[in-house]
Amino acid sequence: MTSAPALIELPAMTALPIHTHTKATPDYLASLNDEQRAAVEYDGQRGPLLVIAGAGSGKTKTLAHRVAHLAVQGADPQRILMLTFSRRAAAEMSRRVGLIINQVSSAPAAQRPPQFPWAGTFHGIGARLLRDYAERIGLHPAFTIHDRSDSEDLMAIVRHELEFSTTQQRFPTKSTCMAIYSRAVNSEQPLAEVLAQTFPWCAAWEADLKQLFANYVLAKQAQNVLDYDDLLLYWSQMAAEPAFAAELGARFDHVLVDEYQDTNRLQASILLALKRDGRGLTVVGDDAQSIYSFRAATVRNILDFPHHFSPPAQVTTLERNYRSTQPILDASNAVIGLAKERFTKNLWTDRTGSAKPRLVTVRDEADQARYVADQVLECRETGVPLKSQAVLFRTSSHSGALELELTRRNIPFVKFGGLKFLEAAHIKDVLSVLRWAENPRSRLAGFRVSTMLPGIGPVTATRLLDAMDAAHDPVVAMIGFTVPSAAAGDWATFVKHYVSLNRGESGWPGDVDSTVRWYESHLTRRYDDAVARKGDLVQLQRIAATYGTRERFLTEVTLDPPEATSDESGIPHRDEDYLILSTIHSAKGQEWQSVSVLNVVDGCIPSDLATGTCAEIEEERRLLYVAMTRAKDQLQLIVPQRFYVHQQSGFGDRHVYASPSRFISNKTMQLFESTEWPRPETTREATAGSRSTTRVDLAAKLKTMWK
DNA sequence: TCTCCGCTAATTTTT
DNA sequence: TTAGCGGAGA
Repeated sequence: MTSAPALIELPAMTALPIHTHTKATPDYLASLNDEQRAAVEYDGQRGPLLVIAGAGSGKTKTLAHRVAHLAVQGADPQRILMLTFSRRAAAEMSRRVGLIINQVSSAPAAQRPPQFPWAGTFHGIGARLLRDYAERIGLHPAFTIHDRSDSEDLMAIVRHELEFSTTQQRFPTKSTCMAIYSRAVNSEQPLAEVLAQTFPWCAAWEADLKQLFANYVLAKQAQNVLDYDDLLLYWSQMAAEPAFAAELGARFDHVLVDEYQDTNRLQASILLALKRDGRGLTVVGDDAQSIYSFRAATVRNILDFPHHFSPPAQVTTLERNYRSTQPILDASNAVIGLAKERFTKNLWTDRTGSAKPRLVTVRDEADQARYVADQVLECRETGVPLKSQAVLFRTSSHSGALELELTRRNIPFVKFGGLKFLEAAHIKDVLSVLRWAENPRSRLAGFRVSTMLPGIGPVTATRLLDAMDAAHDPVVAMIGFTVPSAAAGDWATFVKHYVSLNRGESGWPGDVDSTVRWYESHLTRRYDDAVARKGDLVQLQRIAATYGTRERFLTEVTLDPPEATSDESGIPHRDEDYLILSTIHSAKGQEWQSVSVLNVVDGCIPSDLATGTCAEIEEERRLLYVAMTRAKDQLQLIVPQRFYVHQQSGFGDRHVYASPSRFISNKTMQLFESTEWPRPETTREATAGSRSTTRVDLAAKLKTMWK
């Protein structure tokens, strides 16, 4: 047992009655251990259930079995709400539930398992419910959804209208304003508190920010758009209305939430409003894996959950790890064991394994890339496919050198996290056209699209949008609008295209194809690298074709953007083998046989940008813990000793020496096998013992020094 | 309307 | 260092 600091018992940790299986065990529950089984069979009518599930403890399996069990017992799949962290997690969950149910019913394969239509993210489900209730809550059902950068742009417009952009002292930037607004909404805190706690340097602007946010809300409503936060906010407000509370609550018999440690106050409010007495409510999470506080997620949600109800929620804990070998677990436990406070106990496993995780010191980032590429190939030689190997890093840009090296060696890879291809300007252009067609009141889309045409700038665009705003039918106003003669030709072509989109003449996905065709001339005019960008558009067309309607495509692509990017060969096909590169955040809930973590040095983990407060450092520690516990059989942390300083002029060769992450203490270090790469020549010579007869061509070596 | 210039502030993780 | 904004001038 490691000496755990401040190991705090969860309140009300009453043991669940473990069933003595007098009745014949249904086959499909036979693979569960006692705790899992208790969680699966817990009768939701008795009250809410909280499952604390450590990393690799079979959390998804337990949740999937619980859902399947409910369905087998006769629950209506249409009335089960499954809230997961990502759309991918939702799909995986549905798939597994389907498998279990099929196994139970041993039905002929022809009979498809029941579908679970209400599985998705909080935001995704929110969007669906709001469309459903739109008319009754004063929303236009054709509302469009702004992603983060759209929201920032709108915020910038409002900011400008209020003339905050020309104040003597610099007003917070659009992205800071948006971050403040978003945090206030998601944390359900008054603005003053948010400013004091998280944005103290903006505290002086409180009154102006209030006005800005008020106008921002008005602008969204006038344009018939919702931002990410609105999807939760409207949902929560709706559920709080007595007129809707009962109706919404009655709509779902069972509500199950995964990754509860990464939800925020607003999301907790929604749950409580849906299931006030907690009956039928199950939440699953692990406080040691809470890594989204920058999104206002609070670990208090999971810790306080039991006491929102009376009697308090049932709590059960899964501590047995089925994923990693004991040495990997020992090292991971040691890392999280140094946390200031934590609530779950150490994980244990009976997966023995002799190999300690490795702590590999390399000279610099270039060596790190070479080393990892070597290792990946070596590992594949031993029979581990590339897909079962992953390279994880704190920040998307940390993988740059490695991506180059992989491309050079023709090792295919797919990268998760980081910059989305939807953020590329040309993709946004095309999407804006579609969005404007879907919602002619969206000034943001309209502005982007119209100023794209040569000869139309902000002035003309504003005139156009004002005219459309004032008109009863904005499309009629557009057709009647006259533009400066320089723009006449392009304008006429565009209006024709727009009208056809608006009437839905080419259907879906024909709309995308025609839009891309229309856009092509602008693409070549605006960008030098039009050919590469064209490839992205082809990909966009492919993605679009997988959705049934324009509305669904626009909604889902905003809420669940295609998350992977890869080298220029595009995303490989499913059956091809490829290495996984991922930010640690995007690696959540996943596992691989072999995991390498890059840049385990101070400044990267913890990130320099997150060492302000104690809480931030603790979150970085959990981040490293999450990364380490993704590994099943092999784990290596890489420590480059030197970093080139990028922010220097010209041909400078300045670099800094990095020290290993502060999360690896001296004591923890002993749980690793420490190695260096490349092996220093001197060491090899020394260990060789007797005087070596090897000759070294020093002259050649000195020459290569300057290459 | 577009382009160029000068200034400043930020630099991560994601629905 | 650079991205990104705002303002001035062509």
